[in-house]
Amino acid sequence: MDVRTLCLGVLSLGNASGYEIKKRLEDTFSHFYDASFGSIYPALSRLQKEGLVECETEAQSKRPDKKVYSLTVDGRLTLVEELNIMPGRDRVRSEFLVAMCFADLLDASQIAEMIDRRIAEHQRLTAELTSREGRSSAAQKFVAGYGRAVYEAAAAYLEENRYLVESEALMSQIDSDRVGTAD
Amino acid sequence: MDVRTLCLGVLSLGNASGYEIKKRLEDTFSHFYDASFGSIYPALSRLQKEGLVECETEAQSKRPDKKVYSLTVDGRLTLVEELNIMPGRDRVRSEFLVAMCFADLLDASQIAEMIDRRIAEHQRLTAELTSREGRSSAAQKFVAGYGRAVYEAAAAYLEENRYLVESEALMSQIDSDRVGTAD
DNA sequence: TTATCCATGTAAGAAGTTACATGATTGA
DNA sequence: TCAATCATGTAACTTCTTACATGGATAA
Repeated sequence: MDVRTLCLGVLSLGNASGYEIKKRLEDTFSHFYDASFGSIYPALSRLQKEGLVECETEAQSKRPDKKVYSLTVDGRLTLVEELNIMPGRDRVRSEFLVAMCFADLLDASQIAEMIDRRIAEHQRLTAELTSREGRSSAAQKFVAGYGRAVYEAAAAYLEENRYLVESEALMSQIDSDRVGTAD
Repeated sequence: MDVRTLCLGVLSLGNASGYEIKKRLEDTFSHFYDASFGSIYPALSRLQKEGLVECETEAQSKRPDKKVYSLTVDGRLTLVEELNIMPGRDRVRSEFLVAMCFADLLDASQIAEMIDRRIAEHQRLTAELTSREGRSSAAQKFVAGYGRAVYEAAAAYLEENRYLVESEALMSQIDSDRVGTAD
């Protein structure tokens, strides 16, 4: 699964230009997939060459022509094929969790700041997902709900357990623990 | 934050060879960070060139010499500096959630299969985190607990809401909904 | 006997990001 | 006046993965 498939997916929900695809990805998919213009535009060119999308150019005054893409029959088939592949593991890259792993190397105040921000961010994301809930299909509600469930659980966990990494006293205990376990 | 920082982090917990670093990353970090030999070995070479790690070569019979790396003072400082940077957003790439977004293009049975596997996978990961809980520091327990909280919330959500994407009747309703909202 | 563990490393390639080039319009 | 929105595209770069090269020891 790559940007190309994602473009096909967005186009299955309605015709769009590269620019619009980027915006829709930001709105709907940004929680679990990213893509920049630098990957979307080349992806669309290639999809067109392969006959998976078609393109109609709308002339615009004072700005580049808008190229509105639509799925071809082949494109829709390819999309369905791709989606039918059993999804692989999620890939997560979390600088926050890495930092938390090494909490004993940081100031308690710094950790507290990180956790505060993280909780705030989760609340923001939860709210965002909730606000969008009205105007979306059942499938999209399902995915948004999944996101909300995860963000809420994460925020609750952080509130309840932050003392584990914020207490200097505990941290020094860890240091002494580590002498025994480190290799 | 990149593989280099991660190597410094692992080394802060004890000296290790490239091979061992990979194993420890798999054990401890695989839930939120991946790294292959192809990225770890070059990273270590570069860290050594930059004086952030030192290396002692242990001769081994019948296999390549083992190169055991350790943090230098500079390396530890750099690690702390890196960890003090406010962590950016998590990056998540989930083929599963993408597939769920386009649930109406798939068979209900296929979706059910995907969700079954996903729940099973979450349970496996939860169990794995739980089993490892004993032999780890407070910081690591905190992070493992975070993972568990998230996996459990996700699995529970899937069980409770899977009907949203598994009912063919609802899916056709979505199709008619979409006529109004597409584009 | 077949796979997995141990152990390092390189080279080729995939996939994507960032920055640039271009530039009018619109809202704060 | 300053940033954001609209609009496309390319080139250089980063980062990481995969596959290869090498090969004994050990457990199933």
